[in-house]
Order: sequence, then structure tokens, then C-alpha cells
Amino acid sequence: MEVSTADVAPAMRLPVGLAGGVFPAGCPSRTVLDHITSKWGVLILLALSEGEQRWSELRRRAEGVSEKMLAQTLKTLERDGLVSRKAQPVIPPRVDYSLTERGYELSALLVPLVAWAFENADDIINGQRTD
Amino acid sequence: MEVSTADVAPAMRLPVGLAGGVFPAGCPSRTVLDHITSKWGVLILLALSEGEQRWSELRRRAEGVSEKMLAQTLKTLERDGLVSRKAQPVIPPRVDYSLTERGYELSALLVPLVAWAFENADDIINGQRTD
DNA sequence: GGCGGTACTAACTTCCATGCCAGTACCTTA
DNA sequence: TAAGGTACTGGCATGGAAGTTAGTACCGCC
Repeated sequence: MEVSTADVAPAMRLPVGLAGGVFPAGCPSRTVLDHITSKWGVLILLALSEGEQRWSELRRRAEGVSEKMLAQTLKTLERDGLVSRKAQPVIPPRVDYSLTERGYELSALLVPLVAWAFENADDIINGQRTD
Repeated sequence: MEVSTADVAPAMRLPVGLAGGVFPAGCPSRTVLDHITSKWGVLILLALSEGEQRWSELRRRAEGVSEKMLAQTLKTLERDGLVSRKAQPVIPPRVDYSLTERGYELSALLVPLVAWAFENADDIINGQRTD
């Protein structure tokens, strides 16, 4: 078998921490991973990967998200420096959300993952493995 | 800025579903995404991406996982056709887990994501964005 | 003989993410 | 005047994820 991590991203090989244990419990990586792999985190990053969007637009695109979770998730992602918030002091309020540079980096990795999930979802759910 | 979704996986662009709504709520993609982005799902897939491993080895590598969650997660991933289980009828019991072909496909996308999280974790947690 | 390791399953409990609802402040349209 | 849209915040409820504990069956080690 020659499928290995090396095929994927030569400059992105998993670091030292992996040799002998995936991650120390409670290390920053775990926290960050939790944020970006959270149910709504993924969807929102994904939606924003296609460009700046307003609050209400995000609500519609991340179908099923409640206002509370949208606010909470956006706040987390903003604190993590992945999303930037631009509020315009107009009435009615208008707030635009977009990805930061770091956010784009992330979404570049996230998008193929989600695409893969989308493409394989039916097979997987129907229990049709090829192997 | 040249980081865009197009740079990543030309054949993996996000499909039609995305234009106008990330995913329908309750569609298979959501379910699969939940499995593979689950707290322990990620860690286990990651650990297995480095090759076949036994139960007890996985316990140690995914630091902090309880036996219950390990069993549960492995069962889910096995049902999804991402992990294969080989039990040897020896005493004491010996069970080896490895990724299926589909599992490797996934891990190839997951590994760079996790690597990114690892590399950026400190910056993110300390709130030091560069932008 | 008793402890520990291997690979689990099952029951009970706890806790946090999420959901649901209500409220805010201002404007527009009917 | 009343309803509805915009962008939120906060409280309470709950369900599912996760943790805890115990039990199983067999063996090797000391």
C-alpha cells in the first residue's frame, strides 16, 4: 500500500506530536479542531468560502442553523481570527462576514473534504462499500 | 490573494448543492460529515492513517478516549466503510484496525487539515492574527 | 491465587452543544 | 397601527454525546 500522508501535502506532513500519540489531550490543537469541525463551523466556513455574506444570507445558506448558534459560531470563528465581521452603522443594520486570510487557508483544506463527503455520502449511508 | 478553492482539488470543486445553500438539512452529507468530523472520529482516522493498529494501541494514541467512545466510533466508521476490523481468534484476543481504500481517500484530505490545525493552533488560541 | 492485560458490552449518569422562545431597537411597508 | 425585516442577546429546556463503572472470558506472570 502506497497511500500515505506523504502523497497529500509534502509541506503539511503531520508533525512530531503524531509519532506515538495523535495529540496530547487538552492541547490547543484539540480546541482549534473542535471549533473548525463543529457542526455549524464547517457549514459556515464553507458558505463564506464563496465570498462575503450578510447575516441573513448565512442563515439561509447554512440551512437549519438557529440564530443563536449562528451568532455563537461566528463569534468563535471571529475570535479565532478566521472570520472578519464588518458592521455598518446603517439602519436597518447591515453586517458582512467574510473569511480572513487564515480563514481562506483553512477553507482551502475544508472544501475538498466536504466535497468528498458529499460525493461519497450516498454510498456510505447505503452501506455499499467497494472493498 | 491566490488561495482559493480552485487551487486545491480541481476535480473536487463543491457541487451544485452549494449554489444557494450549503447543504439541505438532514441530507446524507450532513450525517457523513458529522461522523468524520466528530471529536474522536478525526483522531482515530488520523491515527489509522499511519497504518494498521490494534485496539489498545489506538486507545493510547487517541489520548483521552474512553473505551466506550473508542468502540462506538470504530463501529460507526466500520459501518461507514472507512475502517476495517480484523479479529483474530486467538487468546488473548487480538483485533487489528486499518483504513479501507475509502478510508485512505478520506484521510488524505483529513491529514492536511489536522496538520494545519496543529501548526496554527498556538497563534489562534493566543489571539494573534496576522491580518 | 491474584493481579494485569486484551477486547469488548451494557447500564447509569453527567454535561454541554444545540434548540426554542422571547425580547430589543429601529425602520419600512401596508 | 400593525406587521415584518435586520441583527442580534439572553434564558430555559433537552437530547445526544460523552464519561464512569462494572462485568465478561481467557490467559500469562509472579
